[in-house]
Parts: sequence; C-alpha cells; structure tokens
Amino acid sequence: MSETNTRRFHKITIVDVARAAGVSHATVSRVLNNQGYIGEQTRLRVMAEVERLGYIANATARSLAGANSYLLGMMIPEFYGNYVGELSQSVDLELSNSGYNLAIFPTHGHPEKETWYINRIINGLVDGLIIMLPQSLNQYLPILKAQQIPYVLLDSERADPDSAVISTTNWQGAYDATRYLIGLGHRRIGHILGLETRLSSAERLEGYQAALHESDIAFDPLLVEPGFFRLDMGYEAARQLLALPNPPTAIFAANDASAFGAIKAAEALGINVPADLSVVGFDGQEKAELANLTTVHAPIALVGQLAARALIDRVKNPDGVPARETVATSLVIRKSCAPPRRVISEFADGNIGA
Amino acid sequence: MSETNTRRFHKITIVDVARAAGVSHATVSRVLNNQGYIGEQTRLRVMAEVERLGYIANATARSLAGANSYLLGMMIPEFYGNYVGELSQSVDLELSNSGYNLAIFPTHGHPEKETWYINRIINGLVDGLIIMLPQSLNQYLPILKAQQIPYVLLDSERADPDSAVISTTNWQGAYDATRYLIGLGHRRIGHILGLETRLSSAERLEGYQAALHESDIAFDPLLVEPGFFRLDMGYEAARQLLALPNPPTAIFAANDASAFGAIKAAEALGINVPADLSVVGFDGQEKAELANLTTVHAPIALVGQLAARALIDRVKNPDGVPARETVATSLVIRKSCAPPRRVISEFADGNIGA
DNA sequence: ATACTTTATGTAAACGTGTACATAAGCATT
DNA sequence: AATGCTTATGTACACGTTTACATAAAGTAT
Repeated sequence: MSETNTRRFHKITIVDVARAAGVSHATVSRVLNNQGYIGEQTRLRVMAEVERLGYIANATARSLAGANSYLLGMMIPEFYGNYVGELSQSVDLELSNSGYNLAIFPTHGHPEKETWYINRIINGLVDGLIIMLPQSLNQYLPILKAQQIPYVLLDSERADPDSAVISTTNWQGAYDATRYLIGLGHRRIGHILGLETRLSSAERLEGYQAALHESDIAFDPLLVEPGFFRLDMGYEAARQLLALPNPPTAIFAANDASAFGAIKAAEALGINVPADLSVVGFDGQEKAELANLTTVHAPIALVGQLAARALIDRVKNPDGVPARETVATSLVIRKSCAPPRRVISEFADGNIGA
Repeated sequence: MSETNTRRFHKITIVDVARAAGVSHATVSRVLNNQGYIGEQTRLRVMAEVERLGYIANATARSLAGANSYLLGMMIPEFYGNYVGELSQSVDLELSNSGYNLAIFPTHGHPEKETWYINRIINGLVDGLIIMLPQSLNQYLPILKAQQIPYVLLDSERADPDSAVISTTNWQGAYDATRYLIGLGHRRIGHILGLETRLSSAERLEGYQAALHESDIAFDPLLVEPGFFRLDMGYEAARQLLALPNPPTAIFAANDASAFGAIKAAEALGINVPADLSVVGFDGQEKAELANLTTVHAPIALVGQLAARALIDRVKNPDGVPARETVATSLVIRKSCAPPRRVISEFADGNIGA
C-alpha cells in the first residue's frame, strides 16, 4: 500500500473500516444503513471500528450512488426585509427537529440562477426543495416532477394544482385592508403593486380591486404604481401617486417595505401620515410594529413550519397526496391610518358615499 | 425502508455526448473544461452535441472526481434580526458578480450542526466557506486547514492569525459608545453582554471597560448582565440592571436586538428613555433608525463584500496570503440618549467626577 | 533519415458509496 | 438424505466525472 503523494491526508473511507473490521465494504455499508442481514458480532465489530477510526460517510459519493443526503434546500429570491430571514428560521427549526439540515439558495429572482440551482439539485445536491416566489417555475416544474424531486411551493394559493403548496390568503388580506380604508371613509385609495412576476402580487391587487368594486368605487388604473416589493421603489410609487392631480388619501402597499417607502415619500413631501395620508402594508414584520404601521399580518413562522413539514412528508412519502394549506392573514391596526381630511375633493368628484 | 431512485428518465451524461460526437468521453470532458489539447473541429462537434442534447454536467460526480463546483457556502448561526440577511445579501451579490453561487447553512449555534455541515463541505459540498460566528471553530479549524478548504472567518479581529478574517472594530465601537455616554455625564453605565462564545462579545466588553477605566470609573461586575444578542434576553438583562439598588443611568448593549429589549424593559417599568435611561446599541440595523436608537453602526454590506472577495481569492489562489481586514464602525447618534437626570445618586456615591 | 517535440485522442483508473446478484452456511422440514 | 428457507457475507458493477498515462500522427530540428 504505497502512499499516493498528491493527497496529503488520507481520508478514512468505508474501505478502511471494512479492512479494519475484516469484512467487505458492502457489509460495512449494510451495517451503516441497517440494510439486509448482518450478524450481531459483525455489526458490533464494524461499529467499533467506525467509532475508533472516526469514519464519516462521504455524502457526495452517497449522493452519486443515489442515496439520501438528509440535506434539504430552500430557494429564495433574496433577503428583502427580514421576512425571508424569519421564514428561513422557522423552516430550519422545524427541519432540525426531524433530523434534516437546510441549505438556502438565493437567486435574486434571476431565472438563470434558478435553473443553475435546479440543475445541481437534480444531480443530488439536496433531497428536496422549498421554492419561494420562483421567477421561472414553469421552465423546471416538469423536470422536478419527472425526476421525482420532492418539493413544496411557497407563494400563491393558485400555484400549480398538482404540487404541494403552502400559502397565505393574499386576496383576502388585501381585501380586508382595502375594506378597512373604505370603512374609514376613504374613496380614493392607491395601491403600490408588488413584483409582477409573483402570483401573490396579482392576488393582492385583485383583493384590493374586489373591495373597491364592492363599495361601488370605480377602479382607477392611475392609482396603481409598481413598487416591486422594495422600499426605494415604494418611495417612487408614492411620489407618483401623490403628484397626481387628484391624489389618493390612502395607500395600500403590497408589502411592508414598499409601505415604508410610501411613508418616507409622504414625509419628504410634507404630507402627514396618518392625518393626510393613510398607509397600510402587508407582511406584518417586526419592523411594522416599531414604525406603528397598520399592516396585513401574515404568520410567516407558521408558513415556514408547515412548509418544512410538507417537504419532509414529500421526501418520506413521495406517492402521497401533496399537502396544500392556506394560512389566514389578519389585519393589525396601528397608527398609520385615519379618516380622510380632504372631504372637499370628494364632493368635487361627486362621490358623497353611502 | 429505502426509497429506490427509480430514474424514469435517462439523464444525458457525458458519455451520451461522446457517443453522439463520435469521440471518447475524456475528450468531451476536456472540451468542457478547456483542458489539454483539442482539435478545433472536434471542439465544435462536441459543443454542437452538448447544445443539441441539452447536456448539463453532474456536479455531484464532478465533485466526487475532485473538481470545482462553483458553489460557495456561508455558515451562519441564525437569522436574528435582519443583520444576517443583509450580510447574506451582500455576500451573494458579490459572489454572483464573479460567477459563483451561494448556499447558506444555518447552525443555530449548535456545534453538532456545525460539524455536520463541515463534514459535508469537506466531502465537496462547496468549494469554499465563509464562517460567521462559529461555536466550535477550534474543533474543525485544523481539519479545514489540513484538507485545504478555502475559508474566511467573520467575527473578531482576534480570530486565528493564520486565517483569512474580515471583521469590524468591536473594541473601538464599544469604546466609542461608552465614551459618548460618559461624555453625556453618565458614570453608572450598564452593559448587556453578547453571546459569550463569540469573540466579538468579549471585545465589546473590553472596549466598554477600557472607556470606563480611562475616565476613572471603577468597573462594577454587577452592571454587566448577559443578553445573548437576543431581544428577550436583553429585556431580562435590563430588568435585572434596573432593579439594582443603585441602577445604571445608561446601558450599552452588545447589539441592537438586546438594546431594543432594554428599551422595552424600561417602558414596562415606566422608566423613560432617554430622560431616565440612555441606551446605545451595536450593529446599526435599519430597525435602529426606525426606533431612533443611538447605535454603533457596523457597515455590514461592506463586510459581506470583502468576505466574498476574500473567499474567491482563497479559492483561486490558495497559496496566497489570507486577507485580513477590519472595517471601522461609527457611532450614529439618535434620540435614545440624554444626560443623566439623577445627579443626586452620584453625589451619594461620592463620585463627583473630575 | 533520425530523434524529438507538439498536438490530439483514447484507455483505464480513480473518487466513495449503494446494491443486485452470487454464494455459502445453518437450520428445519420432509 | 434431499430440499428449501433464512441468515450472513462477498463480488462486482453502477453512479458520472476528471485525469494520469498511453498512443499516435504531424511537425521540426538535426
């Protein structure tokens, strides 16, 4: 056994353990995986050598040979706000409880990055995947299905009907928020749109529209500006809205970050929140509490927990029915909203309300 | 018990490409990796087949064979606040610019989880690793070195001298914060300690002590309570401090989260911040701005960027000198601090000051 | 013409594991 | 005593790639 000199340190492999225990490496593998028949003395001898040599299985080789790695993945767009952080935290916690570990893959919403990760995953990088707010899901969903990779979708109630999906009531939350503003007396309500590629954005927009419709308020496309779920874009969107000839007295933003942007814009323009402008966000981050933002609270930790469970279920029971759960949002009322002050402009519009 | 990977679809391998192009799979590999000599026509033919068949290399097999995966990792404790989220974001962005991708591994500070990930990494899960605030670094640092895994440490200026380290001026930041409080007239200044296992905690404690010493204020161990970098523990710590017979008029917390906890505790006790209690944090998160917290701002995005660069440097140039950079913190003064009101108790102590 | 270098490609052996199949011993049943 | 089942273990191949080494053709300097 001459030393191969390129490798400084010989890693202990299953073969080393086998030799030390006087058995074949197949037997060691069987002991390690509780597979097939093993003599009791052999098992003990092998385990002893495993312990003595400090053997640790090579997960890469395992993966290549088609075995489980006990590593699960979560593909996310990016860490905007601490929404994703909270989610990751709860997913990770729940997975840990079941003996799995987590790897998080940020894509920045770049389709190329998504496919890059997906390719790695198909090759056995992880045993399963939670996919949050994908950009180009349709491109690889068939592949995931064909290769029977366990996965869970995290976004919209309307995502692919055959997939495991954990979602929140986007439509209902938006509807509730808008109803609340209408209830305060607002009739000119702006909306800062989320990322267009996300189903949740469309659902929130539609919830907003439905509430308007129900109160016989005509939907005005001028009152919708894109905010991309981002603070700076929310700022811009609000600037646009507030510069309108007939500006809104309230804004429902598709998420907290863009709501913060709207508040900043109002401040910059000398417009008082909530006296002159009411703002409602969506997500219910910790930050919203600090900033006294009225927001649609989505129980993100619960979503993460359910997603983790659903994924483990897919991994352990691939032929079962994919879990589909929708978690209810709730409107948390704080101090960023008030009845509208500029009643005059309403009369000018001829909208006196019920 | 084991779920056999019944692969329904034959994946296209390098051998398929080779056959289609009429060459050996070794030639295809060489074409793909720009290794050795390849005839121009052969290269073209192979590339055409790669394209036509939609071949994608199996990263797991590559990794087993000892090649690069262009996936880099970052091991973090957990997503407390959005500190880690911000860091991940900047690391990821910088790596992306250089064609690398990122996987994030959360450990919850559990040593077993750390070693679990490290084992995977040694087996080729990723090409290199950024290690943030490790719990049991000493256990695997020798292994990382021996196996020549490129890595970068993210914590303290004092971490292992042979390693690449990106850090912030923990000592100086704590010193500045404490000096500021002393400058306001405080002489009884409490400290909420960070996680004891983190070098940064010790450095911040020492900076605090140094500032006290410089102003001839005796260090009182009673004024230091552990906060574990957590909001709830910061709350508890502040409760303890404020219940003291001679309570502090100011608190320097080891991070923003525990500072928020302290503020909450003060509120709960009816103690006004800043009139009756000044509070300074550390980190300078976005949340600190919203909450008007005076804090030692650490430019986390810059740290992430430098760490990413340092790691790429290690990967590309393993025999070079490991990068070591310390990023300066800066005290951001907001509205959570004021001169002390209870001058009487100082006289009672006999500490009239210089 | 000889010897040597450069270019181009193929062969085969890793990398470390899982597992189908073969083999063999022990035991119970006929 | 022959048969069949259970238990235990080894052999050999598969997973998909990289790469050391072998081979061979072509070009170049002597």
